[in-house]
Amino acid sequence: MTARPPAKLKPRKRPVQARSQATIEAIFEATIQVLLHGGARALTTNRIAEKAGVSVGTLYQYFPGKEALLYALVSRHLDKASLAVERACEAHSGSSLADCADTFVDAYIDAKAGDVAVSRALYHASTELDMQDLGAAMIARLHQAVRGLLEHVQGERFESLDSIVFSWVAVVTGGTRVLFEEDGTAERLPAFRAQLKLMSRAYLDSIRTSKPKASSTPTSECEAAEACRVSETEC
Amino acid sequence: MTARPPAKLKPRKRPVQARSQATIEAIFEATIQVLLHGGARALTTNRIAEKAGVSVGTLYQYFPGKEALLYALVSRHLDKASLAVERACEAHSGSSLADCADTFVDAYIDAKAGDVAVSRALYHASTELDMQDLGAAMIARLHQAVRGLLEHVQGERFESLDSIVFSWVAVVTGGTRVLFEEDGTAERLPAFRAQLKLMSRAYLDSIRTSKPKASSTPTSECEAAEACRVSETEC
Amino acid sequence: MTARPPAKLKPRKRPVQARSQATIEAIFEATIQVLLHGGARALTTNRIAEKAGVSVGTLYQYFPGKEALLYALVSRHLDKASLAVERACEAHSGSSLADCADTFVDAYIDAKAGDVAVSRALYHASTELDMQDLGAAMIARLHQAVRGLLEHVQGERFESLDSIVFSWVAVVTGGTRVLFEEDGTAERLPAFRAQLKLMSRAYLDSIRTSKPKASSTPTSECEAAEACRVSETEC
Amino acid sequence: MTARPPAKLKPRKRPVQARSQATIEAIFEATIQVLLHGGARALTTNRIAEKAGVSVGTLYQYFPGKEALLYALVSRHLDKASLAVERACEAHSGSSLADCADTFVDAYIDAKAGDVAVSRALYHASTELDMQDLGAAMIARLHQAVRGLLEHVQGERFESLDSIVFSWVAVVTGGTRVLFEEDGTAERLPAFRAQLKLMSRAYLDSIRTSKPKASSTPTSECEAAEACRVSETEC
DNA sequence: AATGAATGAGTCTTCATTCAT
DNA sequence: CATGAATGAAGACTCATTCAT
Repeated sequence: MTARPPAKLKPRKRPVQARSQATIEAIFEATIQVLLHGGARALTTNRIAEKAGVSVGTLYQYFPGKEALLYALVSRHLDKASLAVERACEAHSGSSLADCADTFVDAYIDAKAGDVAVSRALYHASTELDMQDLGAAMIARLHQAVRGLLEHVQGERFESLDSIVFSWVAVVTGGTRVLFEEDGTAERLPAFRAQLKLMSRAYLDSIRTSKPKASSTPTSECEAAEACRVSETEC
Repeated sequence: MTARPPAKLKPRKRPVQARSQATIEAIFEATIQVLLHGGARALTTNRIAEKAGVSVGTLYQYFPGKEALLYALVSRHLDKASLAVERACEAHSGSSLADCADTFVDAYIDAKAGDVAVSRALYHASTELDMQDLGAAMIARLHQAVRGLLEHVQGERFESLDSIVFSWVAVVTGGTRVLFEEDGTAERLPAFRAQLKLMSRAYLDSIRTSKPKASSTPTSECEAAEACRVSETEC
Repeated sequence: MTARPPAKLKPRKRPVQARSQATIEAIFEATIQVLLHGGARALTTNRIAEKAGVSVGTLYQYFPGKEALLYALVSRHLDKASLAVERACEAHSGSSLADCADTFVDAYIDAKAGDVAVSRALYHASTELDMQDLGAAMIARLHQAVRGLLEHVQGERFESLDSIVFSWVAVVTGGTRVLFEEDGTAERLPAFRAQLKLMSRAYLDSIRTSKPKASSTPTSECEAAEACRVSETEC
Repeated sequence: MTARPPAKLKPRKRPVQARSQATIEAIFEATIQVLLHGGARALTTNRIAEKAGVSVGTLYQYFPGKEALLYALVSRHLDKASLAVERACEAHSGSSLADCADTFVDAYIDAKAGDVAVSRALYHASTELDMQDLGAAMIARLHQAVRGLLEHVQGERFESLDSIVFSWVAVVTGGTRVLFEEDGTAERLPAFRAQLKLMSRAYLDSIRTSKPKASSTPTSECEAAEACRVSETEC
């Protein structure tokens, strides 16, 4: 379920011909390059066209405006990432809880880690625009995928799945974003990934309704259980 | 440890007189209002001045430029939030693990929840600028505070505290940001807060080195333990 | 040897097409008109563009800024004048001393007299800017040309040619400038020209190392006397 | 005969009190300092006031505007220089032709050389303003003084004195200005001064109506030769 | 008299967008 | 279809000048 381009952001032409497709690709690539090199401030249509080796006029032949171009670009990126996560989630449907936790964490980080710089650049650029719907659409797809994942965890059930899904996705995506904005992203990435898995496992484990092994221990008055109550109260 | 304004972002005048102080406050307030109403695109110095009821010239008497104004504003906000978290962490030094987890989560969310709209607006506005040092400074303060908190958790010790602190802070701040960017922040906030606490407790509990009660159970080969090994391998 | 535009003063576009060339010419002409009409105070980019019949944007497409425009304009003018003087000096290489004196004086005054008003206007305008290198470059060219002239005066030699060249050039250019700044330039020009020739002849004659004829002829038919007649004729 | 301040350029207050006089002096000095330090671009009333240690308001208490301030300052400078030249010319009334030539050259250069930087700065600053009358007034005074000088040269008479005076003054003042605008003014000054004297002597000698000694003496100890020696000594 | 905060018209400059060629 | 010259509204910032305190 991809977001529908709101009115003025719809691309102008269908790239039927191969040449057109190549032009569009060049424009996309140029946009990223300019963004990477000079930041959002330097992102002008003229510069993009120049970098792409076409004239401004050509750019406007394919996109009704700068925003539409950015919209399409961001859309493509988010789409790719969303798809990757969806695939991974589907592939691991029915796995163990720990495996599911790892699956989402890995899939999301991998999807984003491919081009940290580009992600960050696009994020900054999109800030100026009105593309919250795009972000929302991606979040929605992630929710859907994660919900599917958790619904089929081997032998587990979760209550108030909505909150769980929302929070987990928020934490994974938000945490990753913080990591990517930080200096030294590359060095920190492995440790962060590991901790995020630990956290996800511990979290999901602590909130599962059925507790096969834990039930054998009388120490069920663990921190997690207490926390559960808190949660129920507050929700 | 606040970040030092880098050269061109230093305020111009010391507001010695009461009138000046009021003017500056009006400018700050107007900036927020404009940001809230029209977004980053509409944030022009002329509009700010008009909303503040002063002339542009006055604005430029106190700030060398638009960026400096935003810098000061963001700085103030982050400062306030950082301080709140620091205070809370110090106040709960020596508490139980669960209490510590809750402390940070509550402190951070409360610090931000006070003015969600403002936070979001400022965040978007600051994107255009070069204020990564400000964000970094705040992150550093949070790290410091959280590290202090975890070092004095009653009867617990953590290894590789660096990664833990970084990851936890990233997850809490990033997750909160995602929540605040979403539509329907208000409705989701209570559930998210609860889940975040659960997650934090479960996470910290699962990675603590000493496990007083858990040691009594032979079922210590829990998920968390396994996760620990994973963490050690991957780091 | 023209001065190289220092970084920010380099023109932006090469006027490849005829239309562009015409536009640039219009901008130059408009600049001069505005300068002539309103002085340096009235010289704003908007006014120039308006007078040129183009939009400001167009102006900025060819010049990176107001200073660059002025730089190019002044450069062009000085270039033309320098070239005229150089040509004249070369054409009279090997002439008599009196002829050489007249040559430089005439060449310089003629080069400047063509558009007194423009020269004055440009001079005033350039004052605000950092174009000392342009002036220096022209002076250097004049020095070179005059030195060549004096080195090949028929049957004469000069010592400490450096000081002589510098002083003579300074006096001719400076004196002419004073004349052009004065009210009633036109009426005064012929007399000034004659006196400047007299002065130059007398000066060069008095400092030549070899004095072939002066010693042999007791008659007063010296250069000065001849020059006097010239002066009387021209006045 | 000093130029009368045209309307809006008249100083506002009579500096009757000593304190006022000191304030004005401070403002003048500050103006020069700012001009020297930052050029005409940096010359703002606020900066002047700050440098002078007074408030802008005070500045406007003594001068009706920025132009008036500059006008007064330039006026003072030109006045001083004019006076110096007038005194020197009067003192040498009745001297020999060579002495008269030297007198004016030395007097003018000395008057300007005292503060080359200030002269240059003031000249640049005055360009923006409408102070041609000031310059004209000074020129007029110089003309008057030089005319008096030449009218009483021992045993000489000049015809068409107007043109002679105008040209000689133009050449001396203009040449000196060129020298002062050049880099390396200081090093070039002595040689230039000597050459300017040589030129002036040769010029005046060549145009004198009566030539008493030149015909009677076959020796080459003409004025020019003497001047040559001077030049060699001074260089 | 002195102060200095406030003013606001006026500058330079940018950049998304159009359209004649 | 492509081009790129032209557009002009809009924004950041300056600075001479005023006036309430």
